[in-house]
Amino acid sequence: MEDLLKLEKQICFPAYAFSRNLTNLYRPMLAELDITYPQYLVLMILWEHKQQTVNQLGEKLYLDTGTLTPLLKRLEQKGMVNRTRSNEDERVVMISLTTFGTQLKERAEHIPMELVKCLNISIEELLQLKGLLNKMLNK
Amino acid sequence: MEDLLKLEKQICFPAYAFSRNLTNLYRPMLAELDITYPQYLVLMILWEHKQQTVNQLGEKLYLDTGTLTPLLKRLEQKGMVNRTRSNEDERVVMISLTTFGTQLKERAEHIPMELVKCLNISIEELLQLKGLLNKMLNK
DNA sequence: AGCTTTTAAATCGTTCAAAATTATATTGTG
DNA sequence: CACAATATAATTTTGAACGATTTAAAAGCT
Repeated sequence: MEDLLKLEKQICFPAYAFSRNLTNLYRPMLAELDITYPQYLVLMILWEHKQQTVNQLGEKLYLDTGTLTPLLKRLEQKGMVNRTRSNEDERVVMISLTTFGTQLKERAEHIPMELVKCLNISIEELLQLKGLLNKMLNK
Repeated sequence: MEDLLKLEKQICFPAYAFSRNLTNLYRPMLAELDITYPQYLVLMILWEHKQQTVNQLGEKLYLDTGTLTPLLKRLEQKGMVNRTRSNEDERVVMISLTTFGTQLKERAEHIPMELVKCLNISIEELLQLKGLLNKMLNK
């Protein structure tokens, strides 16, 4: 019981701190591409799926339009994505990559490897962590 | 190699999403106390240590004064903490609990238990997660 | 003592996050 | 067809986060 109480501090704060620490590890690499971590997540989805509605992005990232709309406008201003309203459904805004946005993929290719290196723990532990995080998110 | 690349997506995004998910779990409980998760973290430290400088809080939470100063001012406005400049060293601002801030501890006592319940995974897995997160943060 | 450096906090600008509200378009039902 | 209900996105507001700069006090150095 007492132990359960301690677990809150020992899990929730470390999870919160680790998440911030992760985006701090990404920051210098992503700064070279002039993007932030959430912007990188959006681009990764577009590199794979070409075109997405704002809502589809939100579902994949668990983010709502209050976060995505301004973020996407910043990506548009930097010439990385297009925001065009769908013809079939005037409510929907389609997000797609510009040529520049597509080209960024190559310049980002080294990042996953570098980041995993920064984490500096064994593959077994990484796999364990992956499993636990997935289990948590499927609740 | 190829697997290592996938691990980035399978760990970094889930860690980021899990952290946001956690603060979303806290939100309704903390809203009853009129505080946010980072404010709760500050109060937890003060419930244990009575008095802390802004810097000491920052070291424990890995936050800098750019984040803490406005956060502490909000706690001050809500009458939960006092901010007083030290006499020995005029640069230092001491943060301490008001009577109200001290009383909040009791109203927060049920939170850790409820939150661990929300997580809804076994104690073995919680301990495993705790171990992995600690390992990550000690880098 | 006077000057420089280090330290503590505050301030500023930019971005992210989520709730609440608004605006508009589509759908469903009479 | 008209009108209410619903869905979608944008907007607004509040509160983090973080880098960079600034201000002021303290400490160290010559």
